[in-house]
Amino acid sequence: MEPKKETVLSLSPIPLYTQIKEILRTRILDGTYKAHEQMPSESELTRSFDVSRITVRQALGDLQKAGLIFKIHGKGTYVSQPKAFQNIGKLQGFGEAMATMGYETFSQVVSFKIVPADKIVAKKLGLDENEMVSEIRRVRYLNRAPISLDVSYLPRTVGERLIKEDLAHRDIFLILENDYGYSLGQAELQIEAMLADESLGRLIHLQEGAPVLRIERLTFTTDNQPLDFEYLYYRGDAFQYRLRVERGRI
Amino acid sequence: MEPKKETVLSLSPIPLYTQIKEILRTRILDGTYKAHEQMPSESELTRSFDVSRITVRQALGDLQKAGLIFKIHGKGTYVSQPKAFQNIGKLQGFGEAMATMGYETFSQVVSFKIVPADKIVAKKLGLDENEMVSEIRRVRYLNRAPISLDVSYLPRTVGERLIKEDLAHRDIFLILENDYGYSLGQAELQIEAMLADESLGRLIHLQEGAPVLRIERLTFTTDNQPLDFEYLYYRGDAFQYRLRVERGRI
DNA sequence: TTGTCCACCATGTCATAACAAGTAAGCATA
DNA sequence: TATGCTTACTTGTTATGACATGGTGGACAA
Repeated sequence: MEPKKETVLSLSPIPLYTQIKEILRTRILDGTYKAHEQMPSESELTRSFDVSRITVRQALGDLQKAGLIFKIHGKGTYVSQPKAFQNIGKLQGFGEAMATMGYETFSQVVSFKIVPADKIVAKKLGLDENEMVSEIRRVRYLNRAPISLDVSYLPRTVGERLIKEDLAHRDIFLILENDYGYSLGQAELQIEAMLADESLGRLIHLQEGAPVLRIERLTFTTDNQPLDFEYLYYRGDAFQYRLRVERGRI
Repeated sequence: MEPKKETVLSLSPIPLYTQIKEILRTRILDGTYKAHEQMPSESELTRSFDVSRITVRQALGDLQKAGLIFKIHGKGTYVSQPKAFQNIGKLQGFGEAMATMGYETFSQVVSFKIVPADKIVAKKLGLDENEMVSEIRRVRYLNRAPISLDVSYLPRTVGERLIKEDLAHRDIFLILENDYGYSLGQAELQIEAMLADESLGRLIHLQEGAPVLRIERLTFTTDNQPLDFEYLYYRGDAFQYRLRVERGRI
């Protein structure tokens, strides 16, 4: 079958490969070429658009980069499955995971202090160094066994207000949202493994040198103001941090 | 000034543009070409590597895709500023994530076996116990230092196909998506801390008893079929798992 | 019937060549 | 001086052609 010269490309300053790319993209999106179907081969496209192979390859290469098609060496070029374009990572953390499994949790406030922000805290919360912030230390218990130490840094006034709440049974995030009217958005997490030192071991009942999961979490409001910076130290032997992430569009 | 023919490219099956790309990447990462400095022009590279311009352009194009360099029409090619901290929260393979930050990584395949699925693997991948699956063990290197051991379980046929690929330099996720046409969706992660045992310590150069981040990752296609189940053991001292999540629950 | 080999078609790599177009600097002219 | 032109770079686009390599199926032999 002779592939007919179907499409007239314009002589405009728009490069040929761009024009071809757009035509092919349209055909993929409108279903002319369906997912997992084979596209016309490079030589077919070369003939039907009356351009050189290098031009066709540049168009196809761009579409491949964009994730619309994929190639298999020796077989051909195929249309990709369309991807959902969302990049949400939903975090399922301590309370939720434990509650769904029917466990009982509570927190014990170990200390509350107003301290000058050190370099890291200041940078994370967007404050000046040595500006005063609230530091809340809590030990979390699962079925009466200590499982983590949470060290939270918040703006001074927010912390002073929080410390009067029932932090033993209520979640800080829920208080911030439901009682104080903050709207929480994204959080940045950094997770690493370390060994327990003596003081941490005493608080969460671990031997010195036992493995600990250390999480730094900076939580932002929906308008991207940093609000809460925490260090979370989880017993490595008794806890798994579980989350579900999505793959974004390329 | 006459650009001298400096580097001898090998005749190996590795494409010329790949070799050139790696050489240039190394020079960028080791500071031979510094950020915001102009790279040698295409014609200079053409002469010094003694290849055609199309080959040089393919190498430069790949580096540009990876974000290491940028071009200005009519002026030249420049080294990008290394990105400080970025994105994440998306599902990314290790190599993919590191590459976007301009780090040099490669993997060494330690073993490839066809093994019967144990209870956990079978359950995660939705197979029957003792059904045969592919097990790929890789040690990943960041800037030439070992940083993690990855143990991947995949359906037998997928693994047999994968093992023929250039796993040393390519990310499995990208192969699955771009070459095989899988569309990856969500992943479930479980993260915990543990201590290195002797054999793990040997592989990633750690003392026995050093802290290790252990991640279980089950990756699904967009139509929710489990495809890849991995155990990732990261050196606790050298790596932080960083991600950005949306408001979840504590 | 089964297995091997080869032709054919697919994409991958690479060379040579030409012209287009953006940038910048130097030089000539108004 | 200021303007504009020439020139010599740069990257961008495109053509033609060649050979390498992977995948597949049919021809053919055992």
